[in-house]
Amino acid sequence: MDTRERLIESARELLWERGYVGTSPKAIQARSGVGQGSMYHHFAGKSDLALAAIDRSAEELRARADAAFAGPGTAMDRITAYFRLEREVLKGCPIGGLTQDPDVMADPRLRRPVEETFTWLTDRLAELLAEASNDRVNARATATALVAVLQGGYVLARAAGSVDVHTRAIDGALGLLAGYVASPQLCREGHLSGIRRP
Amino acid sequence: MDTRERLIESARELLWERGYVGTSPKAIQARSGVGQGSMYHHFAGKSDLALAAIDRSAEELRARADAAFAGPGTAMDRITAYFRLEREVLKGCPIGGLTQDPDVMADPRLRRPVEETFTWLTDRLAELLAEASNDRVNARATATALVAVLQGGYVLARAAGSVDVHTRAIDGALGLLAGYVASPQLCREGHLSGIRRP
DNA sequence: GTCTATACAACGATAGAC
DNA sequence: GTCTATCGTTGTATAGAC
Repeated sequence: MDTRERLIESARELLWERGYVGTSPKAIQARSGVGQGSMYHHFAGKSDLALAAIDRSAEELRARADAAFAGPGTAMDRITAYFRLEREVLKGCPIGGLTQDPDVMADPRLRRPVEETFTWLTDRLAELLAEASNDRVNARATATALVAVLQGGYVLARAAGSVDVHTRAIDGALGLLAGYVASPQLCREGHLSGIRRP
Repeated sequence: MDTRERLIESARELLWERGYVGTSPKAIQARSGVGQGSMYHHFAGKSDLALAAIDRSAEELRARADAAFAGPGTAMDRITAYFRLEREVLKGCPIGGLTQDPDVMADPRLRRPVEETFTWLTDRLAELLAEASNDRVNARATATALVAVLQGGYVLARAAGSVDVHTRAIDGALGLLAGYVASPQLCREGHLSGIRRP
């Protein structure tokens, strides 16, 4: 692996483990075994290297999701397959975690891949949901809720220090989803009556 | 407001905005208008002050949730009321956001209030769900999924730079939930058949 | 209790030799 | 391309006077 590559991979690991604010150029150099001078030769600075790292992590996430979405079976099978993918739950989501980083959110270049990843993922899931439930109307909101369960699952699992919580969140979501797919109408009526109530 | 109080409140704001790693004692002093010496007189150091701040934020979150849970109407009404509470979505969850902070997760004293808050919230919600659906079996997983939607909603909203995404996630979740409450059996059967499939 | 002074490492980057 | 030296700033305190 060449120097540039090692820097990107080390930066990815550190961004995942400690976030952007918590990661220093020095730490990246130490982990990659690349010297100060080399790093600044290949990248203009911390944020430049971080961008390369974030871009790659985003690409990886998309590729994994795409593989699950393109798998065999019904739309619901493929949604389920995506949710059941193995994840390093206690490390958190390498992309979602960045939303908590003030310096990432403040820099449009760093934030963009994060934003695009979730837009893409939600849209893709909404298509599959529309197919699974024959209900175009609620697909977008339902897809958003599902992606949120995944992201929130990381938060709860890290808080609890236990992978199980993430699993449980997904189980709960898939349970709700099964009812929805069996009868989207029921959810819709129930929801509307709930909205009217207050 | 006395000195100690101002320090805690400033620390709370900064922890919320920039996280623990991103917040320096100096920044807390600047925001609170309290001098270096005073701060170290009232608190042993950064983590000690942060603990006081986190404890208070956790208590506040609980109090708000409790107020919604103790409101009028059916169990489902009270769950809905909790989900419809006003939130500073783009700032993220003052407690959930801390799970992304490596130095908070690494320190048991700082992590504890975060863990306890989510355990408490999930349990409370599970009780209400059991009441609303007459289904004790899935209440825990469903409650976990719901709390995850809330937390993940913050993540997605911050990524998108838009409050709407959080609202949409909640709408999606409440829609799914309405179907579940109307027919818990349907969700359960559907879910089990989904689990069997792969 | 609060202030100022001091300390010493780490941060993020630049300079210039090789 | 990589190395070492250097730089000015901030982080996280401690010391001691008032």
